[in-house]
Amino acid sequence: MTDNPYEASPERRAERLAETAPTECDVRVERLVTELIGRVADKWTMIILEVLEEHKELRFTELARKVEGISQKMLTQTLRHMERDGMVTRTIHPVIPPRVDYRLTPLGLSLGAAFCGVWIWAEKNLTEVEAARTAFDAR
Amino acid sequence: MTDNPYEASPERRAERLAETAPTECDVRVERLVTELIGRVADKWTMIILEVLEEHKELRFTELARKVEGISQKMLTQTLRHMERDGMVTRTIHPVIPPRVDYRLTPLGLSLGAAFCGVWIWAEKNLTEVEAARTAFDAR
DNA sequence: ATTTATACGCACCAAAAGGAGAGTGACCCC
DNA sequence: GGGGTCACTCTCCTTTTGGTGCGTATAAAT
Repeated sequence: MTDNPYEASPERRAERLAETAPTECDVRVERLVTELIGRVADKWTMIILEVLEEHKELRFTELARKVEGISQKMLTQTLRHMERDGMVTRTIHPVIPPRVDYRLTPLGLSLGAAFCGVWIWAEKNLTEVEAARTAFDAR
Repeated sequence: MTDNPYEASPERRAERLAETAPTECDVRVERLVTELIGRVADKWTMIILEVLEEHKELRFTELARKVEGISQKMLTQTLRHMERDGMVTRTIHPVIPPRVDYRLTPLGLSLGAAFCGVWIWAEKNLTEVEAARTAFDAR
């Protein structure tokens, strides 16, 4: 149970690898991981990931419709970031009017899988969180 | 493989439950889940979760030191949100100078576990993401 | 008497995120 | 020749986020 990776913090995991106190290198890696998570774990990225998981390939306006609530600007921006990070491929068809298709890379798919735990958690614990909130607010 | 919950989107999961097209209720739940994730999946929450997983119980300044980079304001704010959502308990010892202990609830622990997949993903795919970035920037 | 320590709350300000809407280029349809 | 389509980009504006520093209560230590 102590060896279940799902119950270990990154420090713990790093320690198991190094079997020493955290070195300078560990700290650097951890900082990078934290930064990566900060970039990757935003609302729109998660939702776009989900939508693209469901429909293998979508063009810009299709995505805009499916994501619901996202502005054009945010959609473009998020897709660019995802492309830069290697999560999606962007294929431009040189036709008129323009046509651009987005689809997940294997890396993007794997991130979607990693986030799935969080979605499931949210679904499962939604009512508990709401109960905690009303209890908290009742004071 | 198709039945692996880690590879299904929330729509898919909802569909399996309902066996129909998404109803009004499904949409409402999904919206709530999305909102919950938006609140819960921010940088500081994730990091505080990790730190509190490692050290069972910490007081305010201990947390401030361990989290590194967080401002007092953000620490207070994030902890309050986490408390409201039922992730942490806040026990005030009426002594002087004041002493307040924070520890994770079972709910908080379970969220930590849910996020662990993302941490592991980030650790594992860090170099691939960096490679994708430099490749992208090289144009 | 002054300093120190703790866990904040509050007020002010700077920076960043994000929305709305207009513009663009190239072609097809009427 | 005017309008429509698509995938944007650009500009302006508002909202949100987050940092800094000050204030506070209280007792022990110096």
